[in-house]
Amino acid sequence: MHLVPAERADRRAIDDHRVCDAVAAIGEPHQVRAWAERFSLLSDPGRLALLMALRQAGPLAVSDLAITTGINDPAVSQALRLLRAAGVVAGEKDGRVVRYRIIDPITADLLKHCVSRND
Amino acid sequence: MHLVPAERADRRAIDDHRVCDAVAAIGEPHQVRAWAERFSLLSDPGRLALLMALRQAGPLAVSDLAITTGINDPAVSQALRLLRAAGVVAGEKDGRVVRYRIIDPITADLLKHCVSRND
DNA sequence: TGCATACCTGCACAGCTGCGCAGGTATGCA
DNA sequence: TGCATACCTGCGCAGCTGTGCAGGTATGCA
Repeated sequence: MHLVPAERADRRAIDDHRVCDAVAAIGEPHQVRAWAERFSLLSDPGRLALLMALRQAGPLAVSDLAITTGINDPAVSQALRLLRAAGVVAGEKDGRVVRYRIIDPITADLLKHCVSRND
Repeated sequence: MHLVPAERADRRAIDDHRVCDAVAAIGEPHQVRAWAERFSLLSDPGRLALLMALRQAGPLAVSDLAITTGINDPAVSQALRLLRAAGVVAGEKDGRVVRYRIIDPITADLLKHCVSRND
């Protein structure tokens, strides 16, 4: 029961042992925040469509992603910037074309859930 | 190549066949939106902590969740209302206590990713 | 050199989201 | 009946987020 932080350890719980289990399950707050941020990247239909496309079709150029998803190119670019900053995708330059691909295995794993239930 | 919607089928793609694959991978827009919404529910640290607690410790009362996560009870209540509306959790009344649990198996699956990487 | 293409950036705005506060309802117990 | 507890609701605010527009840079080609 005393895994609960001191500031609220005095409050009487209804199911003591379950609270204890739950506190243990949550773990470090910064880890929770990290996971929330990861899910947040997948929570926009545009970004999600981009990632699903990248996961299935491999390296794709920005303009191809725009054609595929119907999003205009500045928006695609911005979304990719965000994903790149988060370490989810990486772009490789080939002449004036930049092809992006997914480099984060955890995100790729999460995307599997979508495709495996899409059929 | 002609899986691309008519309105933008005329634009010349860089990698034709990959665009085709990608369009197929994305599937119906409403399915993408549904998945995005699902991820969106997990994208808030508070809600995510609540769900992780529920997944590990089973049915928990609102006030216990408040103690566990450090969120005050109106916020917990509001988060649970959202999750209940989305069909992710359900509450069972026992006297003046309401114990919540996760009823959506897909969300439970997604939460497994967090705990399995937390050790 | 001139032009089209592929990509990126900055800015401003509308819309949503989480959160705290105050207060309301329902249940159990003395 | 009176009171404490458990939960819910409405309201208003601050902060974030996605989006479109306008324009800038870099590459390839004639």
